[in-house]
Amino acid sequence: MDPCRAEPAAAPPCSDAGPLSYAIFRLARVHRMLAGQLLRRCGLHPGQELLLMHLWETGAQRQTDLITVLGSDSATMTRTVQRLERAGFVRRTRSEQDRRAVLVEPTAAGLALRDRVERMWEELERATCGELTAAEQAGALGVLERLERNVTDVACPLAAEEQAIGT
Amino acid sequence: MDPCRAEPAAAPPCSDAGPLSYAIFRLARVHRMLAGQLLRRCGLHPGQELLLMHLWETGAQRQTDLITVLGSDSATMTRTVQRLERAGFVRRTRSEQDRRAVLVEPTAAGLALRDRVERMWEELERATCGELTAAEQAGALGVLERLERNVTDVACPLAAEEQAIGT
DNA sequence: GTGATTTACCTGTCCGAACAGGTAATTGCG
DNA sequence: CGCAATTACCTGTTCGGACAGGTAAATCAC
Repeated sequence: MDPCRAEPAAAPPCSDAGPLSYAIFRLARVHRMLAGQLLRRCGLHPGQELLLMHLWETGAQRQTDLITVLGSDSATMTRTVQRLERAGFVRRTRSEQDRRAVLVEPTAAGLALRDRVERMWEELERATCGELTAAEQAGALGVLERLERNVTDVACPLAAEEQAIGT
Repeated sequence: MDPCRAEPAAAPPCSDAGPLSYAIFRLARVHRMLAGQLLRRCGLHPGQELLLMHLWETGAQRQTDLITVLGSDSATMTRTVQRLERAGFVRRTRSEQDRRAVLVEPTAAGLALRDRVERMWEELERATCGELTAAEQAGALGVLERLERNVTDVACPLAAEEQAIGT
């Protein structure tokens, strides 16, 4: 991948068919790539830092709660936590109250990452904002949230409908 | 995954550390999910439709050119094309001029998808725009492109620097 | 023309994301 | 109490995306 190259000479047809959709796709790709570059220096992969940031704030959490807060998938959560455990950043213990549940908790090594990750997250945000004024940043945030609401309003009834079929 | 649920009661810490970055992440996720739902009806996965749309416009292409236009990765392109070939939507032939190169070309089944995919892409764009006026859509597009430029301006020097180290 | 380099593609590996399906532990209803 | 349903988690598989490394073909330099 190399979005650093200038725009392709011939813009792909999707830029005509759905300019906003295509712009979202492009922005997300390059943003994720930058996040990945910055996170690599901490030995993390994109996504893992969100989990750790939440654990730093709240302490031990059940996987189910992590899934809810991070809007993740149960299978993804299982494996992400397993990898962070293997990397030594997280510890898992069986809950005593509910022996189905697993409590996830940062280790000393995980806590030690906090400063670096937070600085990195700030750097990512600084890059994203660029030269935007505070007012422009607020406006951009409003646009992103508006678009998210638009898409969500369509995606969720659609998802519910699909699930109803499977029932 | 279920971003259809209301916002988690406690917003994750990243929404404070980097509101724009977090908003981009969320928007991209739900947008990609909607695209995936719509594409499934065509028997495609997100990403494959971009490749097909380009082939419909231009006809046979070398993989290298597809990588450039779509901003993809050579390994990803190899496997995406292989899957589309296995699905019967694409045909691969060795170039005569340059026997290293592979020409990718839509089959009849691939061409037959065109209408459905284009309608679906329109639906995706309609959902994304929601009730936005034309002027608001143009404004949103400007914001997305501005953010992309901001991120790109930081990500690319950084990528170049990393590559220089490897040299 | 021969050898080094570049180009085009393939494979292996790892990661996040999503879906399907399975197993224990818990809960709730009769 | 006992059985069904739910919940919490795990595993398998497939996909896109990224990185490292490898092979064959073409190109360039001498």
